[in-house]
Amino acid sequence: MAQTEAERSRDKASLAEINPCSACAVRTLTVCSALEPEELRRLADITQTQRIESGHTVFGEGEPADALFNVTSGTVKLYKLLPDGRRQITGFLGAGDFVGLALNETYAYTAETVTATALCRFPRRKIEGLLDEFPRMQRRLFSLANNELAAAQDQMLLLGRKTAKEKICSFLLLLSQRAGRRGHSENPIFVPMSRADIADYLGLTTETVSRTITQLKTSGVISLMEGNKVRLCDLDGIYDIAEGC
Amino acid sequence: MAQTEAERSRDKASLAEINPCSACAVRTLTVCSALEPEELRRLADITQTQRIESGHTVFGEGEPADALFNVTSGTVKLYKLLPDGRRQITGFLGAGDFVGLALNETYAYTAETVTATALCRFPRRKIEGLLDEFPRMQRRLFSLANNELAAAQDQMLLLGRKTAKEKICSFLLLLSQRAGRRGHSENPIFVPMSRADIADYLGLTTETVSRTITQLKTSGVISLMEGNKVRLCDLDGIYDIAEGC
DNA sequence: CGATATCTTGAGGAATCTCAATACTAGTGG
DNA sequence: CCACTAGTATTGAGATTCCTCAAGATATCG
Repeated sequence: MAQTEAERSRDKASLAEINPCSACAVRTLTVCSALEPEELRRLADITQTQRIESGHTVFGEGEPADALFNVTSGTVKLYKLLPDGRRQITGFLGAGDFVGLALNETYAYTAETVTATALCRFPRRKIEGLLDEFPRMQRRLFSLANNELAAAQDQMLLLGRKTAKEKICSFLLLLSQRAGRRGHSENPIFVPMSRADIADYLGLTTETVSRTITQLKTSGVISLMEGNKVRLCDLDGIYDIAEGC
Repeated sequence: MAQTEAERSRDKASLAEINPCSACAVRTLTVCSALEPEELRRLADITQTQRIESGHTVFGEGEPADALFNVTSGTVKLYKLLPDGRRQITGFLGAGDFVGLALNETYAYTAETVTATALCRFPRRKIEGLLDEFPRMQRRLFSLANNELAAAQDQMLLLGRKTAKEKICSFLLLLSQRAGRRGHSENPIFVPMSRADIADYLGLTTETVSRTITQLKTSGVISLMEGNKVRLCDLDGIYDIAEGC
């Protein structure tokens, strides 16, 4: 029995060694879903895995774009800076998300870890070769790019036209929906990012984020819990606020 | 002589009839560049051309996404609305631009003409078939989606972190660069959109757009000309303002 | 040339920002 | 285990940008 388990464990480990991608926990979420075993094997051949502590840079804006990444755990933020230091976070990425779309010669933004993060790293040249070889992969990546684009358009509406309260509620709903998609808790949601990060994502200041959260807390639609968790007490109310109803 | 010209004209017309795409003036700008004659012919087979007057809707947010479009002349705006009517324009498209990226079941935004516009219409099912058949086309479309994504990220930085003056200057530079790419005048630039459209693109009000333009005019960095043209008198100055220097 | 829409300008107000002080939290070392 | 520190979050007061409302000027179109 103990032996069986040890064997099973060894088999899994050796399988992972031969093809870590086939044992990947987030495969269904990402570009790697819908790949055939052969494609997956080829992808595994070019994949390097990487662990990064929180608060570290994965790559910087303007650096040569040598690689793409897939987040397998943790949270990463992407941001652009103005010369005087004003910052706009263009997205938070979690397990299954792809980093490096907008494949250009240089990275158009900085990627920095919000929590400890595990990544798969794909050298760019090699993955471009695979894309030519496997249209299915390209198709999948194109589809991801389209989703990103739709999300970016939603974010433009938020940044250009929503009030602080609407922005915060939209943000909480986004986190909730994404947690659901990953099989995590949708309702007490885990919010790993700082007020400053939230502010730079929503086009606000930390003070306004803090005040608005206090206001939502006071009016009873959310409550703050231990460990950076937020309970969405009145989901319908939050939804109405987010949409400006 | 007159005969020769008539002949030439007739030949061109008949060529266009056989394969309008190969005679297309904006082909080099768009997804249709880098296609082989065979691919171009197949694309032409599924293409319908369409002319729309200014101020008309090409498609509406939420409608089934039956087709993609390529703008061949004129300007189109894409926008999303909040329930109370607040509007965010997510992009202005011109000759060579592709409409309908973010290929989902329904359109995520409304597309409306700003000026009289000519479009190529590609039924969605048919173009999806072509994409499977011709990886080159898919590659090209993927690359366009990536450019859009990079532009969307720039726009998020603008909406979230730039002042009204910086927004207007960024917008003028964007128009200038795009005009240049299309072989139009980069310096007295043609600005076909209304103040309200500019406002909804930049996350401002018409009044603020108007005031800011007046201010730029008064300080001598731009001047307004006949026919909705704007001269960028101090290009370096405009660039510095746009980047917040 | 009149009607209508668009643009500009003004005055006052509101949302959000800035600056500043205080409270909280988590990690560190005694 | 507690005190200390550094970072982060909250709260307050005042300033500022931009918005709202309103009126007048200009442009557009039949």
